[in-house]
Amino acid sequence: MSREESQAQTRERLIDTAQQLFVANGYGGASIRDIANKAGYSQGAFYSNFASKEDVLLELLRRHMTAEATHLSRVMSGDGDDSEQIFAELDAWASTLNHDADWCMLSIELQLHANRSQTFAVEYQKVWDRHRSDLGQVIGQLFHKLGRIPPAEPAELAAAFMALSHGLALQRMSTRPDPSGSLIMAFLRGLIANAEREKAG
Amino acid sequence: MSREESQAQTRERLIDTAQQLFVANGYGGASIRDIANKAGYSQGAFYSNFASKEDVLLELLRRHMTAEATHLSRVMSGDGDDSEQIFAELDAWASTLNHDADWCMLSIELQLHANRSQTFAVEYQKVWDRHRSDLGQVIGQLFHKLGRIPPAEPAELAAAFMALSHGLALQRMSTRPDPSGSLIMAFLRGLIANAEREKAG
Amino acid sequence: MSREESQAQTRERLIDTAQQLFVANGYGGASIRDIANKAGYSQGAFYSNFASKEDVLLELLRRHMTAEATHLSRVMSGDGDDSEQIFAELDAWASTLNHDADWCMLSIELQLHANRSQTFAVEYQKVWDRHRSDLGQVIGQLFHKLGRIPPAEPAELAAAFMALSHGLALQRMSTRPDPSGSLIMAFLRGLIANAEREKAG
Amino acid sequence: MSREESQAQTRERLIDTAQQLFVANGYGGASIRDIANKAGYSQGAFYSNFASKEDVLLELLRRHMTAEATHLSRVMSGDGDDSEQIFAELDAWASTLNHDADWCMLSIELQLHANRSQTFAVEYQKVWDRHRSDLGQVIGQLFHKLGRIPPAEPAELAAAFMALSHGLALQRMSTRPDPSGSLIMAFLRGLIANAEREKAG
DNA sequence: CATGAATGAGACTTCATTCAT
DNA sequence: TATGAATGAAGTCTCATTCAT
Repeated sequence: MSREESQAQTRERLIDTAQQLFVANGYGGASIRDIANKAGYSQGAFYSNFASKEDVLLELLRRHMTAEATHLSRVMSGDGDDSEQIFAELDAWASTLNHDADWCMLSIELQLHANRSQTFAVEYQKVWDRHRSDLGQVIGQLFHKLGRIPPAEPAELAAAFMALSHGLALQRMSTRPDPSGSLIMAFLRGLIANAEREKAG
Repeated sequence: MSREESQAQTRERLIDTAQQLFVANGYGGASIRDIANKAGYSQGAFYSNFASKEDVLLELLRRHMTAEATHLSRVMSGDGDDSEQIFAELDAWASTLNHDADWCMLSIELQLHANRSQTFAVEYQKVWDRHRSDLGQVIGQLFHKLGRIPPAEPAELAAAFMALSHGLALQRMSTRPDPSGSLIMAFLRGLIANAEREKAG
Repeated sequence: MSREESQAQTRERLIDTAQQLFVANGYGGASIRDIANKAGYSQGAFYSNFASKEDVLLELLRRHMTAEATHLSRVMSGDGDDSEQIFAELDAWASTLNHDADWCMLSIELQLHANRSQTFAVEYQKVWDRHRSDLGQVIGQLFHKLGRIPPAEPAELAAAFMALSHGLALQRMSTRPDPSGSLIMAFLRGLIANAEREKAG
Repeated sequence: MSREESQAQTRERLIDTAQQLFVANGYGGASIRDIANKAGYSQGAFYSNFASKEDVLLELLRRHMTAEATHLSRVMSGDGDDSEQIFAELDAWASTLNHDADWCMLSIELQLHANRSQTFAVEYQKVWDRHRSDLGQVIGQLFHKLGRIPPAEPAELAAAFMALSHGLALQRMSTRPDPSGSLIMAFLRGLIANAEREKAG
């Protein structure tokens, strides 16, 4: 294995392990010693790859961002105007949320840490605003395709859906898995059913 | 002040301060020294009143439970069958959620700690199940009064609303306050509007 | 032993040990782990008594100050005008310097740390200025009693004598002990012999 | 640039940077990473040029030695017997001391490290003894030219002047620059004025 | 009941040094 | 020669908890 590949592997393993432990024990509860050891390296190796503990969290934030952007662009790519087709796509999306409790827990850790670290908050806010407005656009399009007026700012609805998804992830850790995906869809369908119709123009 | 009153006061102040710091810094981020000092006592005083750090959290859990039960019983006490009156009561409830970000954050800390401590999880589960089923009952009643069939188990809907409320609280810490109460109501109204009607019996 | 005495003893032992290790290994080279262990306590005990590593150094600075003030007041108390008596007192003083290489090395560590820590420098400057002017006064009086005019500001001469004493201490650590006390007196006598006479008034 | 020149340049830059950082932060406070980075190289480059951290210090010691020898030989080269001419040369020498606080601080670091490292002490002792005796010779000659008997072993007087110069450098770091050169001369003049005359032979 | 000094474990981080490239 | 990732030891400091007073 070339040197660069080897380095990349080290970094990758540390990031993966960090994510696992942040999810399992929280940001504060995961120690660098544990991360490094579980990944099979020394603590020094960690600091060769990251400036600080917060720095890995930032890296995870970046990946989170990228992954969600990919997710969303896939959802937004559907061109059909048929309402059933749209709902089918959303169903697919919601059910992935269901399988991604880890991402959700990570999201919660990111949010909690942003509440406590000034330096981190700055980076976090960028990602958050971006994602909120992206998801808001999807929701806006959805309502429009179905000829309905959203009952609130699309971005706010987006935030609410993320909140719902995070809150459910929090519950899922401690209790039996529940059908968060289908719950989210139920909320969404209800929202739409209750929405005023656009004026035919 | 009698000796008993004095003791009770000590305990009370420690609990209050603990809550503040758990909310602000998280369970792991709040140290017993800080809690005791901020409350105006020594660390020893803390251990005269609580067996361990987790023990205060348990006390907070009990209060949380009591407070929410009170909350709910007030909501459930409305006897009117008029749908607008029911929604008015729910509105009142939802808007208190809005003003209670601290309770929500505490709830999140409780949930997080339950995910990590076996001993705590046991106690937590009791409270959680109780509250979930109570709130489920309210929701079930609500649908029934309005002649609708809930789109999922009432208890699951209850969990979803709590999830939503917690997720929104998490967001509220770091970003500008948003109208969580009204968002929750929008979801609820949508759910109802979309629900199948009960068969007239 | 009463509790207070016990605490005072702990503190005292930590301070003494810290001084020994600062002198032997330098401020940077003496670890808190070593200080605590050598004194027979845990690291935590150190932090129960001092806010930080720098804090012990400050305590040592305070003691240094007190010790030197005592020293000087003893030298200044001599009222005799007889030049031989005065020189005898100075001889006594200079020879104590000779036996106090530890204090001198500590003084050097204090000076070095003041060069590197902003917070420490502030405290150090106070002590330094005070001592410099006190010793300057002694030197001024000496010249006056002998009817001579000092060849430079007395405070500057004082600083020079301290510099000489510190520099000699630095040498003494690595090489065989040499008669610093007598050297200092040789310099002083020379300075006086070469000084212009005061105008007879 | 040829390869050899390039290597020499690397080495030179590392040595210069090491000196700067040793003076500024002390031997213990200067890290190899910082030295290498500030010089524009990697840590590996450092270890391609020096066997260890102590090794650079040894190299600095060698340069120190050479520089001081040059210095002294210049002072000793004056053949004049005229006392004013001799003092003029000494004045020139003393005033360079004044401008060379960096060399003095380095000298202090060398001395401190010699106190702590057995291996380094051996090398240091050689340099020190050599320099001490060289400067002693200058001082002996000076007294002789002026027809005076030194009040102590010339080598000891030499050590005392170095001590004075180092002690003053230590002070100069933290306080305002003071006229060390002129102070040193004042001491020297005093010493001479007070010295017994040689018997006319 | 309340105090707070002391403990022992463990947190994050830095460092001199090694070694495959 | 020069690189810099990786090591392992050691650094300062914090914490939940205990216990003599």
